[in-house]
Amino acid sequence: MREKIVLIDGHSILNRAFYGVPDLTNSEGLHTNAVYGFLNIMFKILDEEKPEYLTVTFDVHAPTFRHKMFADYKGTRKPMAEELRQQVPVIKDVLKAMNIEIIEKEGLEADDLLGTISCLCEEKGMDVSIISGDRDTLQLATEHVKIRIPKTKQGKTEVEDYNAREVREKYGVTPEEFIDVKALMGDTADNIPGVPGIGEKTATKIIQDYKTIENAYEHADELKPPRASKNLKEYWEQAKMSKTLATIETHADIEFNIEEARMGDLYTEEAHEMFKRLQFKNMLSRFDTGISANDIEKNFMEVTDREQIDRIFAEAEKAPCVGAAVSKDPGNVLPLFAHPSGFGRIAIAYGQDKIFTIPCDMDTDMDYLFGKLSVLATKVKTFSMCGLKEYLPCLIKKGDGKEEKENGVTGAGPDPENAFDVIVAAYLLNPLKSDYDYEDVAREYLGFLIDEKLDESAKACYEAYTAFAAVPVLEKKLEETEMDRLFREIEMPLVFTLYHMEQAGVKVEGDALKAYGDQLGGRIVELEKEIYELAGEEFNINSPKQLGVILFEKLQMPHAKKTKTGYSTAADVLEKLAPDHPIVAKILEYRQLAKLKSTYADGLAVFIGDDGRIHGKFNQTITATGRISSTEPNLQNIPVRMELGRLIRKVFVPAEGCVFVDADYSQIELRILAHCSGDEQLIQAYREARDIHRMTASQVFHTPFDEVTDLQRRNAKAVNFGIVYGISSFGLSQDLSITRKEAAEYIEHYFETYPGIKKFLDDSVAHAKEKGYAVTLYGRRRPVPELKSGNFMQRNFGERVAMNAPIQGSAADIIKIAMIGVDRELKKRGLKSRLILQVHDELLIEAPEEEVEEVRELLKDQMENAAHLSVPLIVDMHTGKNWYEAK
DNA sequence: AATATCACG
DNA sequence: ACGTACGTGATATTT
Repeated sequence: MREKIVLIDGHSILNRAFYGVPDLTNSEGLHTNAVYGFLNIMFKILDEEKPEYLTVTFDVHAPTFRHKMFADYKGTRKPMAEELRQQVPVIKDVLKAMNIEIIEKEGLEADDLLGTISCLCEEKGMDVSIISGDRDTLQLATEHVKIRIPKTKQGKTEVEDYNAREVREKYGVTPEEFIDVKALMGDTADNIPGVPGIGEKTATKIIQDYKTIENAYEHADELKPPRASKNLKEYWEQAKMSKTLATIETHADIEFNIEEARMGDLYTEEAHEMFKRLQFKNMLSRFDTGISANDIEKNFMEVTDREQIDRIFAEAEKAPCVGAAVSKDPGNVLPLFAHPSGFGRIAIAYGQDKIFTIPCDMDTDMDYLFGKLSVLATKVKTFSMCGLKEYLPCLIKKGDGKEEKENGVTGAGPDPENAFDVIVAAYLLNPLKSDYDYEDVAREYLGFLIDEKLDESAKACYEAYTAFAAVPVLEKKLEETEMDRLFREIEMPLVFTLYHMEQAGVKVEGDALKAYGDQLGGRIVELEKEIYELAGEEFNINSPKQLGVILFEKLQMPHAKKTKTGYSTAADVLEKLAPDHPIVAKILEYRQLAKLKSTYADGLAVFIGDDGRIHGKFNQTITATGRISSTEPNLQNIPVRMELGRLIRKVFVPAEGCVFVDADYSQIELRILAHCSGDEQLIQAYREARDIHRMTASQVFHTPFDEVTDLQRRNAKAVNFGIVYGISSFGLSQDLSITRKEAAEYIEHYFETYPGIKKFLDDSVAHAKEKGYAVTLYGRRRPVPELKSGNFMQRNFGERVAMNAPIQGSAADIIKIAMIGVDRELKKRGLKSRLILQVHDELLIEAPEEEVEEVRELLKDQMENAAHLSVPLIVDMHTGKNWYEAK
């Protein structure tokens, strides 16, 4: 039995696939149609031929591609479509992941590689199959070399096969003669001129009669038609050249080791990952993962019978791990009887073939189902959901059965000990994604794709199954990445703390807020009038475009900066222009007031609930660094720096009989920097409770400590901030309005003063470069792919990120620990005080007056002892009857 | 949906 | 020579 090798003409097949397969894109926006089509063709061939060897060849020329099959009539090379170009490295990566040999050699066409390898293999006594979309390769056909040209017909790929015999049958010439035919007829796509006046028919006839162009030339006078005879003589040199061009090299100087091409296991773990990422759903079944979508789906079961439901829950209670899902599906009840939460269906999964969904019904309503679920959640070792916090209101018993309104839930519900949120876990493993859903978790960690068009019943089952099945996978990944403790001890408990905070909300005086807004509105109208007056016309001040025209064209003011779309009218630009024209100051004031009114006065008002409180959301899976984010509304950017804006904090008030206790960390990021860098001077300074900015100024500007001016201190403070952000001379110069040179000098002096800091920042970048991620004190990772970028700017950004992420991220870790501690301690001591806001380095508690002293102590203790660094953590604390006073 | 601006740490 | 500070979210305008 002869051994067999399959040779694939990489670019040719990729090109054919690109035009033959409709545009496909994966969820990352990557075009995948050519890669998909290529692999389809490849798998089809491999399944058919089952070869011992496989090799794919590529041309090296990157920016252009010869459209032989889709020739444009100029015979020139046109640039490869961008969507196709993107996919070239992707297919190469996929092939590499499948351990398939790729051959490319500078200066050699893929045809020549194919010809040479084909020739070598045939000499070794092997059968060769060349897969190409290009008919030029037909000249390589022999008894043992088969040319296979895939055709896409109505979505199906069919392959035309040519051994030497088929070439003769179809073209009437032997494969070798095919070269001579081409030399005469030419090929515009390939820049082969041929002989004018000789087309396919004539060329074939001539070569059939005379076998070679040389022989035909010797008998040129006999040729018919006369045009051919004349032109062959006249263009003989061109014909000879065409033959050279048309001849595929079969003895090129390349290294080819047949063993490298031997087929191994194509379906590697690495390839599996890539196929999942590319979302080639039907190809995933080629990988032996033990599960496929169909296997799972056939186990889905919708249950409505109450006794059966009870039996399922009884069985689930004994399972070590339960995945659950809750869906907005209205279930089987009339909207009138819908549950207040809007949920209408649950699903649970506790085994490969234990996947159930239950729609709510008259008999088994949501109260009943949530009751069962909350009891179940208290009993199992692991209770897993996708986005647990959202469902806790329906799973945790609310109130203590006395004064507060109940939510009908009977069980205690999940707790930080047994709860598992696969979304939070997925976030830790890759915090860079913009959103996380269970479909992504299923695809990335379980290896199956979920059809978007499924009904609610199946979707709920999938979500519950994903919550169930992803637990061991994610646990293993968290251990491998040393984030298992971060997950169990910080992030999961935090889910509950954030839930408590959202439930608590913050009281906002609606009337006072309205009054504040009206006051702003009055002044805004005044300013509008004055601005129109000064501008000499009315325009939309909120439109940077219109404003730019007024300022920089009509009023001829110098435009300092530009944005992508026009002039910049940002505040820092306008501030520099303020002395030039009275309109500028008015515009700045207008902007400030308009912002306050729209975003804060009017914006916050719509979030005040029936209970007079705003229940904003605290998001745990948004930021790249580990911080929490706040939305609907954002309560982490309430004005404080300017007095007028700060006044808005007066409408944030504690409940009747309560006061606010507010605590914020003093310079937590710089303290973390001192700790992480081990810089002796900085550590010493913090231990002695020195004024850090003043000390920095004294040392950087070589001024005695007591003689440091306010300006020097301000500048030093900016330098300290810059260090935390991953300093650059440009950024610092912008911030301080100084030259880059001066900024560079500040930085240089700073690093001379604190060599430990310099070393730490350098080490942080080096670590991130080597490992691909930055890491915090508690093991949180932030990937920094930008460091690998070929783009200078991107890489620069990556370096700043690598310096900033460990610091900002560690600060986030520490305050999270403090929050959990505060929440736990308040509950443990049975206090009524509640943690209600977090603003990155600040916590706000609403405390009954009689608890204030205890709460102050508790809060300070939990925050200052959240971490034990080589420098003390200090908090500043205030109390007051509103947020303005308490800050 | 993208851009510009500005509020916070 | 490049063109920037790190991390967010909401609003209004424009495409």
